[in-house]
Amino acid sequence: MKITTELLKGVLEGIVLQRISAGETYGYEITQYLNEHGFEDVVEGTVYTILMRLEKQQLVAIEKKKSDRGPARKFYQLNAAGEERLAQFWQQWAYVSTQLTQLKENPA
Amino acid sequence: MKITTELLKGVLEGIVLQRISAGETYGYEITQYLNEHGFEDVVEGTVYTILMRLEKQQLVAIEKKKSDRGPARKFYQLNAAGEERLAQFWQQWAYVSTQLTQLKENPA
DNA sequence: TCTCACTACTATGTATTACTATATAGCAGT
DNA sequence: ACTGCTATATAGTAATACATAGTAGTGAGA
Repeated sequence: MKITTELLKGVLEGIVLQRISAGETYGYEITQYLNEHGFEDVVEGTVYTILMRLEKQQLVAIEKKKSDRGPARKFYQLNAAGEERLAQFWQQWAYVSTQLTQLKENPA
Repeated sequence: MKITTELLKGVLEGIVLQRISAGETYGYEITQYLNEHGFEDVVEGTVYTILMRLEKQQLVAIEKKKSDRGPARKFYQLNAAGEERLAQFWQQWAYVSTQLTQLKENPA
């Protein structure tokens, strides 16, 4: 399904955080995961910008590891601040989601 | 609850469409409704930009009516294209919402 | 009459963010 | 050498929520 760009804003960062939280991973893998799990149109460039942003905000720890195929991978792990950000994201998502459901079902 | 700006992108337009769909209304009223229903921090300027955008994209019909208190109000109504856009929004929202829930509960 | 509060819309500028497009680089197979 | 797959990086663009300020009309109270 084609999703409006604007609906993804904020959401994508949350998804990336969640993926990293689920286990050490890197940009290319995250992109593939997204493409296979309902977000077909998300491209590599988008994921890398998000990762760079997380790094800049010091929410992740980074480790470079050699790959058997292609250039070295940058593995990401959430630090304490990253976990907190992720928790915040889910809270906010739940809140917005609840409000929207109410709005739709009870327009009064 | 304080919601990250980015999480609101795309969502706010959907909410405004839904409000108009629920019955002829105008900018000031929509703003107040939002402020009283979980989106305290949304300001008038934001709502009016959305309304102008909807008008530009020809998703709404407009009628000016005198008010008993203050200047004339611009009442908005959805036309066919607007109703379709609203339906699309809910579809996309449901989709993203489903994917996110799966992602959270089943990280595999 | 003047001021204030409330209502209502308009306009400008800014920050954030997803996307496009492109570049770089390593390795395998032909 | 060439192609294809893996993997990261980055400059540029468009969309959008927000902050802020301005304009205006109405009615109430001093």
